[in-house]
Parts: sequence; C-alpha cells; structure tokens
Amino acid sequence: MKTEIPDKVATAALGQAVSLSHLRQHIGQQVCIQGWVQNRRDSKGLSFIVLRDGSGFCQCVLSEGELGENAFAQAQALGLESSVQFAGRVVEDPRQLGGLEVQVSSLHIWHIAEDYPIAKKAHGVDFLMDNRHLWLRSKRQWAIMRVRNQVIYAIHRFFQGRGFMQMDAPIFTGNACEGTTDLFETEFFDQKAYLSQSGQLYGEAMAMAMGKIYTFGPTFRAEKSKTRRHLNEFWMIEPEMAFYSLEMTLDLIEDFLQSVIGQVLEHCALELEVLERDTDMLRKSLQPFVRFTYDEAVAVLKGQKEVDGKKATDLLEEDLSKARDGLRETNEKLADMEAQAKKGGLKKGALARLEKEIQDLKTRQRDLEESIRNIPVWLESARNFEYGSDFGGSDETVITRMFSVPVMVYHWPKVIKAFYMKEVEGAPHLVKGVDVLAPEGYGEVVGGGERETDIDKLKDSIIHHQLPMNEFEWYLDLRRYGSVPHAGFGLGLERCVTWLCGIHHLREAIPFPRLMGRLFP
RNA sequence: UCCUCGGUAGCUCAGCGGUAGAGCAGUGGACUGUUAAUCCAUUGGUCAUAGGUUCAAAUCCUAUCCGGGGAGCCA
Repeated sequence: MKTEIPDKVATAALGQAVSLSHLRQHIGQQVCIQGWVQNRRDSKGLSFIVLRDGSGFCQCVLSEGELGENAFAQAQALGLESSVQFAGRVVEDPRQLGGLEVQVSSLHIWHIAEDYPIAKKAHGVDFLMDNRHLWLRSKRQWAIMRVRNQVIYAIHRFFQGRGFMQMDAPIFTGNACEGTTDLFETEFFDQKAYLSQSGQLYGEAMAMAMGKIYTFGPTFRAEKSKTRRHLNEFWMIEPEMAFYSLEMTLDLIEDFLQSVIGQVLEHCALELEVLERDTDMLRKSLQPFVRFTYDEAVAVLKGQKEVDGKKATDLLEEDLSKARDGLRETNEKLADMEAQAKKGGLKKGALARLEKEIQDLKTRQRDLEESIRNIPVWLESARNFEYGSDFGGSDETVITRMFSVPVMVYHWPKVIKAFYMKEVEGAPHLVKGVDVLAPEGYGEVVGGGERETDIDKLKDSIIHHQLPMNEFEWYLDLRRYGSVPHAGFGLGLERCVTWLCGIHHLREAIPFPRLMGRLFP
C-alpha cells in the first residue's frame, strides 16, 4: 500500500489518485483523489464539496484554516462540474452516504466550469434529453448505466459459461428478415440496403456451424412509435442453439434471466438503492416462472380461468376501486397541502419541499385518473379479446398483473407469428413460439421459439408471407444440408435494464437513445 | 398514421381578455458542519411561429412547427 502521498498535488500525482469506490480501504490515511464537483455548499470559512469520479461519490470538507485564504477562495469559486484534484485525509462520518468524508489539505484545479446547465432541481424530460451528454453525469443516470454494464457482463458470463460462442451478425442487410416491421433504408454502393432488425437468420447459419451461438448487437426499427417501451435503435441479444427444442428453450430463458437478475442483485446493491428499486419484488423473479400456452393465457385474460382462486377481471375491478379510493385520498391530501402553502409563514426551503410534494401528488393524481380511465377499457378489451389475435399492451398488463414472476406464453397462432416458426405437432394452426412478459407492467422482454426444419413447410410459409423466395435461398440451404431441430430467442437489452432498474422510460436505459425526432446529441 | 396533453426568463412553472409573475440558477453580500443548506439584495422576456377576432390578445379562433403520453407494431 502506498503511504507517501504528497500533501501538495499536481499533475505529477495523476496516477496516484485513489478511486472513490476504494476510499474505505484508506480510512485515517492521507490520499489523493480526483473528479468533478457534483455539489458545493458554503459557510463562512467552510466549504462542502461532493466529489464524483465515476466510481463513486464522497463529500469533501474544505476549511479556510486548513487551506489558507488563497486556496480557499479558489475552492469557493468552483462551479458545479468543475474538475479538481484534492489531497486530504479520509475520516469516518456516519452522516455521509458512504459513511466517509475527506478533509482536504490541498487542491489542484483542472478546470473551472461555469453555469453548468443542469441545476440541482427537477427538470423536464425535453431539456434533459437535449443535454443527455451532461445528464449522464447525474447520480440516477450513473446508477442506470452501471446496472446496464452489469447486465451486459452477466449476459456474456452466462453464455460463455455454457459454451456459447459470441458472433456478430451483419448490420447491412439486403432483405427484410421477417418482413413485418419498418426498416431503415440506406445505400450499399449502388444497391438498396436496410439496417438490420434482427441477426437471427444469420445466427441460425452460425449455429449450424458452431453449435450454440449468441449475437450481441444493435438493432434498427423504423417504427414510428412514441411510447416508453420503444427505441428506434436498441441492442439485442439473440442466442441460437442447434439440437434444441422449445421446451429446452423455455428452461434456458428462465436460467438465463435468473442468472442476470442474480448478478445484478449481487453486484449493484448501491445502484439499485440510488434508483429506489424494490429489490424484494425483483428477487421474486428468482422463483420458477409461470408457463402458459396461448390458449391458457387467453382464458386467463377473458376471466375464464382462475389463478389462485382469482380471475383477472376481478383483480382489475379491485384495482379500479383501489384507484378510486387512492384518488379521493390524493385529492384530500393535495387540498390540504395547497392550503398550507397558501397560508404562508413557511421558510423557503420548507415551502420548496412542500411544493415538490404537491407536484408529486399532482403526478400521482394524473396517474390515478389515467388508471380510472384505462381499466374499464382494458376490461372491455380483455372480455372481447378475439382468439387468434396478438396481445396488446393492455392485455399483457392484465395477464402479468396476476403474477410477480415473468410469464412465458408459448404455442401461438401461426398466422400472427414469423414465417420461420415451427408448427406444433398435431395442431398445425399453432407454432412453437414463446414470448416472455416481465412482471410489474414491463411487458415483453424476450421473444423466441423453435424454428421450422422442414424445407417444404418453410417454402410454403415464405410464399404465404409474400416474401421474395430467391433472397432466402441461402437460408433454405440450412434445411438442405443437415437440417436439425434448433431454437433461439431474442432479448431486448434496454427493456431488460428498464425492468431491473424499475425505471419508467426505456430511453434512460441507453446512453444516447435514438427515438423519433431525436438524433442529437 | 391516429387520439390526447403541452410550448411564457437559463431551468421548473403560475397567469387564461385589461401594465409580464414566482421559485431555482446567475451576480453581490452575510453565516465555521452543510445534505436541493439558509438569509438579504439584484440581473434577466419577440409569452413557439404566421394569420385572424377585439378598443385591448400570453389569454379567444385558424393553420403550421416542435415536444410529452398513448394506440397500432414490436425487443
């Protein structure tokens, strides 16, 4: 362990700085730390600076007595997000988040930041998105990005540990893989080309060469969707396994998701705390998942099948009356607080907090009003659900509402699924596809299934879906030369991260989201 | 593409026919343990854009642009 940290810091000390995440190992010692000023609070002769360095956070105390008049004046001129280097002593202080603070004895300023646009207060989404490059520095975004990183690491660890080979599918493609969704069109020299919306077909080819593979790459969808569940550019993980059935795939998906959840719970405790994630709820998904056929899911949706003695429709009715009670309660509280705020006599800070609470209550009020409007619509749509169609967002909510673990729905109507899905033996109107619906309303995170192996059925399907046969000849070759049962699935990385973090919008789960009308920054 | 809500100070918002407002940020000052620190003072405006109604428009009407939420579609 290094003991000779200089009192006076300078450029020369760069490499000697201790990462803030490792401060605990240096209690009582003199250390050098560096980072950005996340917050500063001043008093006469005393300045408190919360430093962040990407690895963690720490409050640093700067006093005029310790630093001298000159250096102290410099410290008080530091705007938010200025970059600095401090030398000081690590002491325990139970009042701080990590239980530690640093008493600074000298400082070196890299850069003084002026007028940092993101203030220490609530901001609107639009403004934050315009400043995404700076927003990423905030604590909440720090936590989300660290969970995302952990999820990525956990995914590689899981598949590599099970003998899967990572492969990269092309991003330029000449044809639509599934032909269903909108593709981004671009140019490949003098030919029309599209940005990949799935690497699956290439994954199948590679699985026939390597056995078990997984892709991990960007995916592009030109859908003009503006919802909290959609991105136009997102990252997808698509494993593909030779000699695999649908049933084996269900087991694999469950093992896989539980492994990722387990690793996030283990390694991201602080991050989840920052995000105020209900980890007990998340932990429930370590229990076995619910497995339903499409037929069973429809019966549950329509209230014809009970789960634990309850019907989905009854639960919804309950939710509706709870929402109504909640709204009444919220309205009362709101009126009370507004009267308090109006009465005056409150200190500025207390008033600000009260106003923030009022804003929160108003948001809750809007949410409840929306639920009260929505639930009857959902009930109606669930009761009238037509067998054979796909589930809409509200139907997913109704089904997942009944469980605290993910629900895997399999054996889907052939007509609503992709052309490459394998028929169920003895029920040719069904295919061996699976959708995994995350709990707590996070919706579809995984889609997959067993692939058709019979070349004639595949050709029929291609014709039926009106896809250009000649562009699929290479794919058909996989069935001409040693066709075997195989299966795979796709996981939407951002949807998974959103779920695990318990956040509201998909757009916060990726550093620079690409959405309709947002190409910058 | 459709439905819906919105655009007022750098930021968050109030004002909804009669002189453009508050809080935060910024700036100047006070305070030796702050946790969105607090207190005093102070700067800051083409009310998205273009038309229209009116004695008078941020406010009412029409169109356009931009953004939020949702539907469809999906990971």
